[in-house]
Amino acid sequence: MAAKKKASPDSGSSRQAEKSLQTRERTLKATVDCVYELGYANTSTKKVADRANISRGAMIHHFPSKQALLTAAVDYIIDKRIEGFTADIEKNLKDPQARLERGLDIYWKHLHTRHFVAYHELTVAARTDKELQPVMKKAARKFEDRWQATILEVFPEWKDTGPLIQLAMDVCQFSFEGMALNKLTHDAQARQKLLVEYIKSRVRDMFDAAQSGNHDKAVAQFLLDSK
Amino acid sequence: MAAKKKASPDSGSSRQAEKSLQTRERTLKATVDCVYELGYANTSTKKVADRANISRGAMIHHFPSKQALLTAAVDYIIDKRIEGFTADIEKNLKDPQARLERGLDIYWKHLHTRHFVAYHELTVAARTDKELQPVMKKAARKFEDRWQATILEVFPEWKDTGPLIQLAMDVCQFSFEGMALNKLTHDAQARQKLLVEYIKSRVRDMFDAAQSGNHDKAVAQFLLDSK
DNA sequence: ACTAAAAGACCGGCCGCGCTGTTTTTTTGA
DNA sequence: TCAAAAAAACAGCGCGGCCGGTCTTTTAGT
Repeated sequence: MAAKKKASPDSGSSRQAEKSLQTRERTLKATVDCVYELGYANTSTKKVADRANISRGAMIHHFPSKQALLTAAVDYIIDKRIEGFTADIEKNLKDPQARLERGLDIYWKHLHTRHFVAYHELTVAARTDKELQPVMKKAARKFEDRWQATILEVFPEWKDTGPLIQLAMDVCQFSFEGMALNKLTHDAQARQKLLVEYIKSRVRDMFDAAQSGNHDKAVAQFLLDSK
Repeated sequence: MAAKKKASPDSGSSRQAEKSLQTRERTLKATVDCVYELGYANTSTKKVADRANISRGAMIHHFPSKQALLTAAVDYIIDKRIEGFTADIEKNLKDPQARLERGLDIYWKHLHTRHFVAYHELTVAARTDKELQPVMKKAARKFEDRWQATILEVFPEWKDTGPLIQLAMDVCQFSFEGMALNKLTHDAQARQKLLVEYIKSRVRDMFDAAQSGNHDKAVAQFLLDSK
């Protein structure tokens, strides 16, 4: 809605449109950089404009308000997150086990990306920002959909494995994220490595269970005391 | 260092000192409320003073700068977090299993406390705030120490169980926190409940393994493919 | 094909606001 | 009476939003 202005009929050919798009891109990149390096609280429109090497006036021309800028930035970040992940992932690994292993490593690495950190910063800000809240909510939904699609593309064998896949994804997503976020202030490398391995192992369990059919029973098995 | 001003020689006897202490407490409480409700970015000294029903002048008298206020608030929050948890926990549950169950529930509940949310908000802010960073780092260390002591007090049988206890604590802490933080924008109750149960189950496993001796082997068992 | 008009990109500065920290004045308790 | 505590007034600064104006590109009329 606010993402593209008029969407000029001729697509990308005119020089103006191209220049405009370049400026836009530069501004959004600068926004991510600012949020990542300065934090949400210290990101001002002037600093973004300076970093993008454009005047504040020009910036206002493209993004009439800070709100509009951030909204556009959120979409931009989502694209970059998905894009970055799919670029790193190796889809053509034959062994599903190895693919899983690599996938988890890559996701863990992804959580240190400036795009993820910026996204998180905006998420936190959205909690107390009435304007940003619906934007982030919508973005989160969009991201999750695209994310799940990406995962199923990489792990086609996970299709139709019932609730187990969701559980597995949640387990590694939340624990990794929790770890990554705590790491931002407090570093304990050894414990982190151990935990990553542990989670890997658990996901592997679920993966194995999912392949042996009877998914509901498999879920129950993980919830009840395994004794 | 910046936490207490002069630490008046007479301890709490004079009416003035008592009133001063009350004002202090009220101010810190108001700070937590503001950070919780408005977010770090929108918390200003004036808003805190208004909420505490004191003048800005009076506040500055107690906390000469915003920095000093936040530093004191961090300590205050840590105290409240520990305090709140130990108040809710039921130490006299005979069955270790039941105690564990309750403990995890209580920790999960604790993550929705305003004290935890405010703490997290400050943690995020500290990433890009040079002044706040050392404060939070120190605070994190202090909190972790006190936290571990509290845990061992509640679960004395976990003493001397080697690296397993650390792993178990990390697993539930990080995954719960990751979940709680994501929940702030994105709610999916069913998945959350499932995941909490799953983690409970895993911690139970580790607990059982820890009691059967040979801890290193037990750790290895969880990391290698369990097949 | 040529030019006049319209649209778009960009610039720099101004304004009001809220913020933090300082200083001055008033109140209050010993 | 006098110093500590509280209140109030003040000053400087950065912020976001807005505006008038310039230059470039595109469109349209002939």
